Amino acid sequence: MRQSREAKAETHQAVVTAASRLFRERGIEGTSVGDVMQAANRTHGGFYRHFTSKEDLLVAALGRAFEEMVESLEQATAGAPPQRVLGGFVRGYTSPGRVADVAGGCPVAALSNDVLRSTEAVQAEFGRGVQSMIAALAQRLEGPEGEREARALRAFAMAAGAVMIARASDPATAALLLEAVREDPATAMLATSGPAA
Amino acid sequence: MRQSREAKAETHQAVVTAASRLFRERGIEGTSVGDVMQAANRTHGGFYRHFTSKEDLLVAALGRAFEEMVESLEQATAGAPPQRVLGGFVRGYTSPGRVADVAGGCPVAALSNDVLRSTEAVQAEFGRGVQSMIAALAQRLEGPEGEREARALRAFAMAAGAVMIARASDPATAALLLEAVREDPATAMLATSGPAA
DNA sequence: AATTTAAGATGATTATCATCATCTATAATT
DNA sequence: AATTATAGATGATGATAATCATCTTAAATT
Repeated sequence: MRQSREAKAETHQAVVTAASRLFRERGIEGTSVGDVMQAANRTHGGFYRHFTSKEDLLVAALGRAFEEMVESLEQATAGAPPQRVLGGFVRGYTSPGRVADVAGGCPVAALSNDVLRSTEAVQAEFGRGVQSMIAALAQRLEGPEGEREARALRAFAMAAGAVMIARASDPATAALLLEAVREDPATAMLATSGPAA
Repeated sequence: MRQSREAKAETHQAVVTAASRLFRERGIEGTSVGDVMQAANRTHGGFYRHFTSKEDLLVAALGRAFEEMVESLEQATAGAPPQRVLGGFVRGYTSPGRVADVAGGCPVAALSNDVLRSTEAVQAEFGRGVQSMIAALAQRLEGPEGEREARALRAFAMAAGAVMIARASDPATAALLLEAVREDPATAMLATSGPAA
């Protein structure tokens, strides 16, 4: 039964939303087109009216997830003083709730290894998403352009790395890792470009 | 045709070696038992004389990969002065050659997301491996016990995170990320516990 | 030397999956 | 109102995979 334009658009959104969460939760290979359509309350056959392939869906799902991340990043850092932006970001990113929420969390922490084994189109979308997150952070910092970006990249690499490793490890190792990254010295050293001692 | 004890042991090693590389290169789901046995020049049926399941093989393959990493880590940091250990580690870990060599590289950078979706037994082995790498690094540092460990964990999270994200991104984004992490300010701030500014 | 055991090969078995052809009923268009 | 295009459902299709039963043959054991 043919659906109206609006109904189709609604289905499209529902499929992207479901895919975005399922890919993060179960990985790319662990998520079947059928799973996604079922989560979106549709049958699997209609899928190809919306996407040319699973890869096509993945690109859309990644785009959606990154958009959400950038939005929440901008809200979270809105009022913060520049010296506190990266520390605050790291602590938020590595908080217990965020670490536990794989399906609703950062696509970088959930899918980096999967994307490494995916196509160039997917990697391009992923790179775009990473850059948009970095830009959202760097824009809140002080200092010369390139240096702000570099500091944001370092903080992001550390936070995402810690979450990925923690999620893959036993609870004791995970706790050790997350605590180390959330400590004052760790976040304080992100406040300025430099080291010093 | 039955093989001798030595021949069996040889086969076992060959299978673990092949699995260790294939899992890192193609991921857990992307690697079939048949692929592994073929890479080890055996037929797939003999597999279950050596391992009770694919998961069992994965644990063995992870153990092997971590052993190799710790070994090369110990060699690389052998003569270095304590203040240079973490900076040297980060630069080695993020070097172009290492980043390109997924199959022979760090299992953390290659498999964290896959292990997150695996069993507790696999995660326990993974956590053990992470701790052994951290111990190898921390042992070369100066300062109080817990602080040395925390600094090693931060450096490791940043380096592994950078490599994972770089591998998943387009070349331009990857270059940006790796450069930021390899810069002097980044590695200098790992030299001591603290920040300062 | 005879007997037993087991390593590895062959070939099911059962399951899952991406994609597509076809059908049907309704929205869009005329 | 009649016609056409199409969203979504149903049910192939062809491929791949984990695991296991069985067979062969040579190693271990006696």
